[in-house]
Amino acid sequence: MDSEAPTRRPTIRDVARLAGVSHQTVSRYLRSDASINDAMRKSIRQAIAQLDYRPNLAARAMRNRKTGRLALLMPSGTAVSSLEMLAGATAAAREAGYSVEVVILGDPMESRAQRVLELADHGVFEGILSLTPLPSLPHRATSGGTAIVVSADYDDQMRGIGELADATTVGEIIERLAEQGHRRFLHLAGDYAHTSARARKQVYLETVQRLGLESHGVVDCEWLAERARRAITELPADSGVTAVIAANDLLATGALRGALERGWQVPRDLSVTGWDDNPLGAEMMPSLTSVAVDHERLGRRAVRRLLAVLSGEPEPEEQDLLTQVIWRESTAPPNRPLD
Amino acid sequence: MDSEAPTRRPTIRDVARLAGVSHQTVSRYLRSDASINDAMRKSIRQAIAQLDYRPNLAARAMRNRKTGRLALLMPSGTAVSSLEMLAGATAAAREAGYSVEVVILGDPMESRAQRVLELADHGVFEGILSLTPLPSLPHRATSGGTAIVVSADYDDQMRGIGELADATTVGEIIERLAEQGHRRFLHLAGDYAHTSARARKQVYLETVQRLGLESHGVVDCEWLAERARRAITELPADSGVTAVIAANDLLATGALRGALERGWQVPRDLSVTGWDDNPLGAEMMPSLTSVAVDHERLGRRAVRRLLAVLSGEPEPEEQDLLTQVIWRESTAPPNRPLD
DNA sequence: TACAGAGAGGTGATCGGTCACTTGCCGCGT
DNA sequence: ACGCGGCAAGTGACCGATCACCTCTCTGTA
Repeated sequence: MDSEAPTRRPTIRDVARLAGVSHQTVSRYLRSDASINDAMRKSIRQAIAQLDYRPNLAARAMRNRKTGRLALLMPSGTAVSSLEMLAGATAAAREAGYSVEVVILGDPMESRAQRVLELADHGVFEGILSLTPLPSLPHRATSGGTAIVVSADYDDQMRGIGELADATTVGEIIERLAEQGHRRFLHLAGDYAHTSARARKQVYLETVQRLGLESHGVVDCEWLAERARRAITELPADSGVTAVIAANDLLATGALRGALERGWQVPRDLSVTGWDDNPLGAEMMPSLTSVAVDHERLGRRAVRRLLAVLSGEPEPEEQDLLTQVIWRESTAPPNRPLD
Repeated sequence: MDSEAPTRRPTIRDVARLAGVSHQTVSRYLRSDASINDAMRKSIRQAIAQLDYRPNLAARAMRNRKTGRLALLMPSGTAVSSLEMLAGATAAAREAGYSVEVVILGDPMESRAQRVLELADHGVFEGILSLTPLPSLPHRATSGGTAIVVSADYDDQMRGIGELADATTVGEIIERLAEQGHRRFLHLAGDYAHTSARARKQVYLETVQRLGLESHGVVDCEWLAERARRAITELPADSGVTAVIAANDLLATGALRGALERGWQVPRDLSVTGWDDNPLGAEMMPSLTSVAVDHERLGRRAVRRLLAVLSGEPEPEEQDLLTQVIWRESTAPPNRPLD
């Protein structure tokens, strides 16, 4: 034989010998093939326990041409909620018997699609789930036998937009504020390269129109707090705006700062809403009304979509809302006379 | 090129046949064995390109008994900086030819070690890197041939403490504030279950003593902003505290709120510092002095340690500081008379 | 001329499972 | 008695790489 140092793990044949059966029978046992005698089943089980046998997944993968591995592509920037999505995704994959490998994609957009096709051709992964947009790649594709699902529901900041579904929450916010008496709004938009920014802007405009309200306008802030601050400080004194819908908490915070600089009190003189439910927002003065997103379930959902594609089933249509408005101090009925 | 359905991928032997050599020569070529004639090398290269051949990693893994896979264990909670660490870790692993699989560990501490040993016995992973503490598991271990490195430098909130090294930044903060004239401090501590909370408290106490300053005390806030707020509102009027060192940005925000409720202005009446450099902190009013940690490099470093263990080398001793204080509006020389 | 030694390349075994096919046994209908 | 079908279990090939070992050729030296 060979040197004893690395104690070779027992194989299916070792188990078979000990149990007094053929290796094939052990294989059948492992794959829980029904046609095995109970007595045999028992002795195999004992042999396995005695040898502390564990199947060699590499060998199995080779023969089966199945790796049980999924690749999960994530954007490189800091996205607060990514870990939650990751947790949801790995949990869902795990439950389905897959393991998840994380690949962080760098910034140059062009090289991304390239890298993805490499990964696909690589052949190691049965499926690839991208949580970040991939230009020039369809929503759902297959390359060299590997399924690729681009979950365009999420952009680089991990803000979900599920077919615009969750951006509808913007509508919910505006409706509530309108009920409280707000009539004239301002939207601080994010970077339009992000689907979520576009979606929120769109729903903002639609809702204002649908409810017969007024919009002072939309300011392109590109996720920059400074822009949001200036948008407020440069607001004409007679603009009549009483509520600001910011595309995320950072812009909302900038807006708060702008208001304070003008001597306005929030929410008395201006209501402000954010998005993301940043933990700090809950403690700020005033605390920030925001939108909490259930990223864990978004992650699960994305994996389920990929698994559906893998098994050839139609993609599940789950559209329950995973967002929730958290009302806090930064919003209230308008007190400033509408003059 | 290929069009029919399951087009079996070309193997090393297909390449060999096309190039007119033996399969072994191709294998040598793939492993860049030196002893190959240039002419052959060229025809093999051509054959590979023509067939679009790609080595089957499962087969290679089986023969080599090497999987090239590492497991990365992460805590389940939301940790803002985790994705950066993950990015650093995957990048470092990738550069060394490994792929990284993410495993999210649930909360029950007891079951964690259990799960880890399962993963190790599983045999799929060559190494396991835990970014979360594992009770009853040594800092560095080996089980069934798989190396396990517990990077206890990071706790469940992903706050680095590298042998307390980065907590020394607390000392840096206090020194600077002392230079500005602060004499009496207060520390708002996090949950002591977290190494980082303990480390920051310890360095706080040491530094105050070392510099001959005064501490009004340490308040156990357990990462709860409400506790931090109350710590400030309940501060005796004559406490003489002019600077608050909070263990993270959330506690710092709570402290700010407490100060405002008392009618104190920050930083005129009280200086406050945080930790984590939450993006919102930079935009708050006042903006928050905080500590930025280079999580990306922390991730790389952790993987390097694991790889060192795998290859039997001594662990590298890298101790350059990966933290940096970001001074903002919430800190300034004390203006309140010390009376 | 003979022979050793190095370098290039080939042959077959092997890793640890699963698949395809075969064998042995039993029961049942004719 | 015979044949057939169904079920449990065994035999050997196979997945696609790499390793160990062998062969052949060329060169240099005694």
